[in-house]
Amino acid sequence: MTTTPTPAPAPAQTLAEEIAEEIRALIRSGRHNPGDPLPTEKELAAQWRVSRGTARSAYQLLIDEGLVVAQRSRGHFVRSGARWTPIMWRASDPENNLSTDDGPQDTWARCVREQGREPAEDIRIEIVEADDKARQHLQLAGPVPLIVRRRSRFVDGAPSATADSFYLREHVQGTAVELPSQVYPGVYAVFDERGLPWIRTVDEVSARMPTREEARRLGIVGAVPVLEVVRVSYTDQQLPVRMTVFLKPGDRYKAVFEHGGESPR
Amino acid sequence: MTTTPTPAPAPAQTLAEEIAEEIRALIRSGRHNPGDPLPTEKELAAQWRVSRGTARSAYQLLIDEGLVVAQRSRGHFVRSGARWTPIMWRASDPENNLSTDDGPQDTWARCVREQGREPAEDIRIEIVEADDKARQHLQLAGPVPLIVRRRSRFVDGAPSATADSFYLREHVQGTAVELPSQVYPGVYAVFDERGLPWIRTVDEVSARMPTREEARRLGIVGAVPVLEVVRVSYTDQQLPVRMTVFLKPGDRYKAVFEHGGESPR
DNA sequence: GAGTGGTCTAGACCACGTC
DNA sequence: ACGTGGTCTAGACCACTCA
Repeated sequence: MTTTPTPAPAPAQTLAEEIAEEIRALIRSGRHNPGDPLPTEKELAAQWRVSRGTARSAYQLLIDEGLVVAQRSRGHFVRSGARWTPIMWRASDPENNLSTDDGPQDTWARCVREQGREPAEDIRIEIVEADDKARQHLQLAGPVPLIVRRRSRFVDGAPSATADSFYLREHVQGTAVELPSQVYPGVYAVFDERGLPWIRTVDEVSARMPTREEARRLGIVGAVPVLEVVRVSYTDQQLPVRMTVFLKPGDRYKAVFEHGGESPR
Repeated sequence: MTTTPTPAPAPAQTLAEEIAEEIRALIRSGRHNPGDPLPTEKELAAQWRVSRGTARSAYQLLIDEGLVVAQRSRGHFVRSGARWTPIMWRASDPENNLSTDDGPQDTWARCVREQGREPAEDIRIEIVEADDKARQHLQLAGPVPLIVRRRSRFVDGAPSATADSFYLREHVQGTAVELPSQVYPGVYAVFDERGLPWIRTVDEVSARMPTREEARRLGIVGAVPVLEVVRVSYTDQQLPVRMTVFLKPGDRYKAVFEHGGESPR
């Protein structure tokens, strides 16, 4: 294969892009398999008679695409598991579990398990002042302390999603909701008992780039956006009693919403 | 309870991040206003006694965040219009308009107009072979020709979203659906007349980076992801009669899904 | 201790917009 | 003609991993 003698007529392709293109082809064709080590930056620079910075730029392009991962002091590797089937999260399934039959498994855990993978959860409880977002969605006037259940979720042992739920203290004080463990049979049962069952849910869905901290918590590498779902649950009095912020890496999740099914108005 | 293995020993902030942080603060505080020119790379490098590459890296961080835009040969500028209120798209509103009272306005146009902005639409009709995605969602066996209504949507004159609907030829042949103009009172009425009203909708929502072509069509600048909604409409016989792919820039839209409201099962 | 990626430096040339 | 950002070079030091 002859490389072009660089007449550089029209393509306007940079050197780094050209190098990235060749590595991309090697990966897609199967010459490099997931987990395989790739040439070091120095080797790549030598092969292409290019400076290390340019070789680095080429790798950065592939990292942003999610094809390659860099490991400090070890090298660059073809990313494994990059082409996993995304997890379908049936976001519109009702969250009003009352029976203890199927345990404290919420929709997320059920969806993960149904797809033959192993869900796990790490729960932390915090008390925070309501920020703007919480005040708006929970219709609070001033700075009110809220109970937060921060759940870091794992699939097959790897960080996979987060779900942070915000509650008014008066609604959950003295209940299992403010303990860092699973709630049996579910948080809905606690609210139902207190005469505050929610009957309506509004989800605001957006796509954005994660902050650095979020990327760390979600195990995101490369330029992968997150799907953010802000869910507010209302009682029949239109009282918002819970706000949950779900974060899912865009390359590993799809959210499924089903509607209609009832007769058209 | 296992605590995190990395308790964040030190911020380990790079020089470029430090510079970016200061510029970010200047923008947020209003010292730099949208459209304002920022220091040239050379100036920034001199101010911070840093190489031009490092100053460049700082700007690149802000560009990725969508706070700054670079214009070749001109300089860097505070991005304008970056802080527009996102358009709330009530994605779970029913699409079964039968009356001609409110015209051919679908949910998207209504949402845009309610928020005091001006929607417009550009419609192209194509006939394509069903690709994998279409075959899967429309439950097709082989390569079937499909009628596609490609709609490029504009808000206040600027490219803002796309919505491409795929139909079986046998369902829409000879109807207004295969003409590149608005359908009165709506596509639902056509299907209703033919005995194929849809009663159920399933949306698959994902977040991803746009392709180059999509970014162009949506007027996306910077590292902004898109919200993709693949909507399939089913008749009461569970027959999928339409697939629509919605693309919305993540920085300009939120999708709102409402569920529950009926009694819990 | 050798080698790696992460960061930074101080130069250079280019295409392009503005003056 | 000049200044800008976009790209590239050839070095350097560091923290870290691995043998």
